[in-house]
Amino acid sequence: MSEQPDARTRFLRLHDTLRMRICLLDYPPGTRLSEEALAAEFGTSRTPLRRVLARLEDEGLVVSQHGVGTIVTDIDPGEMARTYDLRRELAGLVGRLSPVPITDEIIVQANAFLDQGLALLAQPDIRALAHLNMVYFHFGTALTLNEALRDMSERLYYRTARIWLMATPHLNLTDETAIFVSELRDSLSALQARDGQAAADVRRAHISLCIARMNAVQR
Amino acid sequence: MSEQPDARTRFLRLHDTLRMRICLLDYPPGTRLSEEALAAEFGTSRTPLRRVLARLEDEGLVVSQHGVGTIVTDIDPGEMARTYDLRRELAGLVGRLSPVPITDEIIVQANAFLDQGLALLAQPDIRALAHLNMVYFHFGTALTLNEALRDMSERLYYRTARIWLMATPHLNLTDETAIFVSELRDSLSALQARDGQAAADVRRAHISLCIARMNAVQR
DNA sequence: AATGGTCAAGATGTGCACAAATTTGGTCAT
DNA sequence: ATGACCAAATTTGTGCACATCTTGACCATT
Repeated sequence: MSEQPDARTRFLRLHDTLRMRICLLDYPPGTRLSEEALAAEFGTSRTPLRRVLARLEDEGLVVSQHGVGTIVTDIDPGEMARTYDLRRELAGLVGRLSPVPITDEIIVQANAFLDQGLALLAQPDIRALAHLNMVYFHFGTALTLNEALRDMSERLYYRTARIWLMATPHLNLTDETAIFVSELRDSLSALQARDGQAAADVRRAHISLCIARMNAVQR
Repeated sequence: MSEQPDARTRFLRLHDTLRMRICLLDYPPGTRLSEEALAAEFGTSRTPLRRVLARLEDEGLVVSQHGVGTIVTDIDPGEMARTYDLRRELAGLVGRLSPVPITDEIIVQANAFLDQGLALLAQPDIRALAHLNMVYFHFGTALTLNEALRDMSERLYYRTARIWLMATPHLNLTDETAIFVSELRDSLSALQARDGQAAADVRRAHISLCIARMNAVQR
């Protein structure tokens, strides 16, 4: 029996889909999103779609201008740097504020992430890397029971996810994949030691290094 | 010339108004907000109003249920405690991440806040106290140039503002006012010393103490 | 009297038509 | 040739009617 999802579920799916497209650069900054075209694509009317766009605007991913259109936001380097600063601090807090006990199940999941990372290393693919990074990020925030911390971390993540993806062509894809895999490895080690704070610190360190690499590109 | 505000401005004013009503307990938890009634009150139709309610729902201040209504959220003590934990950490970060230089103008403003606090001490009023606390909170977040940190702090503030207001009847209004005034005094001292980090630490400490007082009430 | 069903009232969700705003292209006067 | 101006096209914003869902009351049946 195929259940007809309710309004809230439809909204969340739509929001997730569009957010993913923006963050994976299917809609690069400056793209004009047509309410009517999107409504047609998803088989709905403009009304529910407009709510999704409104939320994306609240999240800072698009801006709507009367008579002009709804445009994917561009990225201000300075603001993004400051957002990364905050993300780094929040990553550290995940280990301190209401950390979850590290279970075997969590270690199994971390192992699975490492396997997927290694597979990507054998066959690099920037889009798959970005997607894995996204899923892995959610895994990381799930290591705290603090809902507010999770929500804020994810909100900021999606705000900045595009930056790294746009910078990577200027970096080296294989190198970036290797760096990500080493993060996965370090995380796994920390989790195997049942040390959630160490896992959070690994993440914090890698965000710092990511900031440094991107700053190096701009030079 | 009375300018007709554009859609965005109208939206922000409406959102601000409703958020204030919720946080000052004009609409206590459980209140059912009627879209039609609110639309009539503000001289608009349901459509723009629904966008405001949607944003309030994203912020966790109301929930909309199809066929039932839009209801002001109740407060889960555990979640609120964790949210306060995060607020405390963010308050400390305001002093470290992109702090603004402390200007004479800032000190003048801090002095003005202290004056208003003293006036309240002479004539305690819980609602006026809550309002002053709200405005003062914005003053505090303005001490960082990190937009993301400001946004997150304010988002979390409005998420928790009601808790303290609901707890205060069980506390002592004059005591709470005096504590707030002492926070204003401590902040002013820190700012006069041109020490933004100290000002942030004052705030951090007072959030900690506030958590402790509210925990004491629940016993 | 208890219980089950049915229906009506009222709420949010959706679709559509129109209003308002901006851009773009052309046209006309200079 | 150029500049200003206007109109048409396109887009988001708003209002309204209707669809869908929930709740509670009322009534019939057991």
